[in-house]
Amino acid sequence: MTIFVTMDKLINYLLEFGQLNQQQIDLIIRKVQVLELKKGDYFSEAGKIPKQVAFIEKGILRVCYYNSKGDEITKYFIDQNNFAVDINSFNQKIPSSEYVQAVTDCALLVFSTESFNDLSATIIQWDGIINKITEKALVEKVNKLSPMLAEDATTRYLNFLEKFPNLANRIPLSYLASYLGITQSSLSRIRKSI
Amino acid sequence: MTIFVTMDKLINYLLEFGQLNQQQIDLIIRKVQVLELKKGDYFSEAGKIPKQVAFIEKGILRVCYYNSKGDEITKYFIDQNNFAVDINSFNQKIPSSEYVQAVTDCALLVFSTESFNDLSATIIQWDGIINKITEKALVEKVNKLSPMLAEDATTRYLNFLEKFPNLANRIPLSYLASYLGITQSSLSRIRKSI
DNA sequence: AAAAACATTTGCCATTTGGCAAATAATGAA
DNA sequence: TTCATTATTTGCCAAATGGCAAATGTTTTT
Repeated sequence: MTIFVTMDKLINYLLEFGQLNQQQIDLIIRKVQVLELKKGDYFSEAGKIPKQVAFIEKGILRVCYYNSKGDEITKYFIDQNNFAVDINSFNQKIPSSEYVQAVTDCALLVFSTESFNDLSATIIQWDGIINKITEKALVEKVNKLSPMLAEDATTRYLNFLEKFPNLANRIPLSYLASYLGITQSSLSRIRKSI
Repeated sequence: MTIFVTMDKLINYLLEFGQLNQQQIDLIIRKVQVLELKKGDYFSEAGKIPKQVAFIEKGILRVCYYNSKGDEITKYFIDQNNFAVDINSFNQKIPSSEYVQAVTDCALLVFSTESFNDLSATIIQWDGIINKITEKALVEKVNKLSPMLAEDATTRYLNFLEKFPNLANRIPLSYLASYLGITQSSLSRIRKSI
C-alpha cells in the first residue's frame, strides 16, 4: 500500500529560503524520490558514507550513536517538514558514526547525492538555499541543546512534551531517556510524578 | 600600549576554506580593524543588533545570557583562531538576547557589517567560505553540547580541562559552572576531589 | 597596610538521579 | 488464546548534585 504524497511541503519549505521559478521547481520535483520507512527502519547506518539527503514529508526520525560506554544515545529528533542531513559527514564524504532511524512511519523525499549536485549546478540559488536551511537547522539544534544542561530532568521532559506532544507515549522510553540524558527508570518515575 | 597583531592567522584560517589570490587577500586585510579587549570587556551586548563579525586572533570569548530564573548562563566559549558571530541574529538583524564577553585579554580582527557586505559583493568566493566556516562552527557546537547531557559533571569538567587546559584556573568559577550545568559549589567540590 | 568588595570553599542537609533486580505490563509470534 | 519476548514500572539503597549560609581566601581600592 502506498501513501499519497505530494511535493507541496517540500517546495513551500524551499521557497521560505529563496525564490524559485516554476521551471526550477519542476526540475527539483523530478529529482526527488519518495521513500517510505516503517517505524524502526533505518535511513542511514553508522560506518557508511551517507549518500542521501531527505526531506521529512511525514513522520519523525532520530539520530543516534553509541557512546564510549556502549549505551545507545539519541542525539536528537527531527520532526516532519525538516531536512535530515548527516551534519558530520555529508560534506566530508567520510563514514558516519551515527545512524538515522524512523521513530514513526515516515514518508521521505530523497535526493541522491548526484541529483543534489546536479541541482547545485543547474539552479543558481540552490547552494544558497541549502546553506540557509542547514544553518537554520544547526542553530536550532544548538539553541535546543544548550539550555538543557541548565534544566533538571523534569523540565527537559516537559519541554519535550511541548515540542512533540503526541510522541512521548508512542516511542520506547529508552529513546527519549537517552535524549534527555537520564535513565529509563528515572524517566519512568518522572512520568509518574506528573 | 598596543600589542603587535598580524593578519596571518586570519588569512590562513580563511584559506582552509577556499582559495584567495593576493589581491583578494589585500582587500580583506584592508577591511579589518584590530580591536583589543581587556578581560571582562564586552564585545556585543544583549538587546542590541550585533553589527560586527570578529576573528579571535588571541584570547577567549564567552557567549552568555540570562535564563528564566535570572541566572547568568555561559552558553559556550570561543577559542582563539575562530570566528565569533552571533548565530541567532547576525542574519536576521534582530536584537540579540545574548552577549559576548572577553574571558581573557583578547585581540580581535573585526569586520563591520558594511565591510562584510562589500567583501561579499567583491570576492566571489567570500560567501561560500563564510558559509563553510559558519557551518563548521555550528557542527562543532552541536557535537560538543550533545554528549554533555550523557556525562556526569566530573567528566564534563575533565573534558573542559582537556579542551582549555590553562583556562580553568584563570576564569571565575561561575562562568565555568554555568557552562557545565552545575552550581559553583558543586564545581568547587569536584575540583577538590581530583 | 587596612578596609572593602568579590570569589571560593566548606558544612549541613534536602533533593534528584542512578544502579540493579524483581515485578508487572504490553506486544508480538505460534 | 497462550507462550515468549520485550518494555516499563517499582523498590531499595547509593551516589551525585543543589541550596543556603558561614568561613575562608583573594583582589582591589583607598
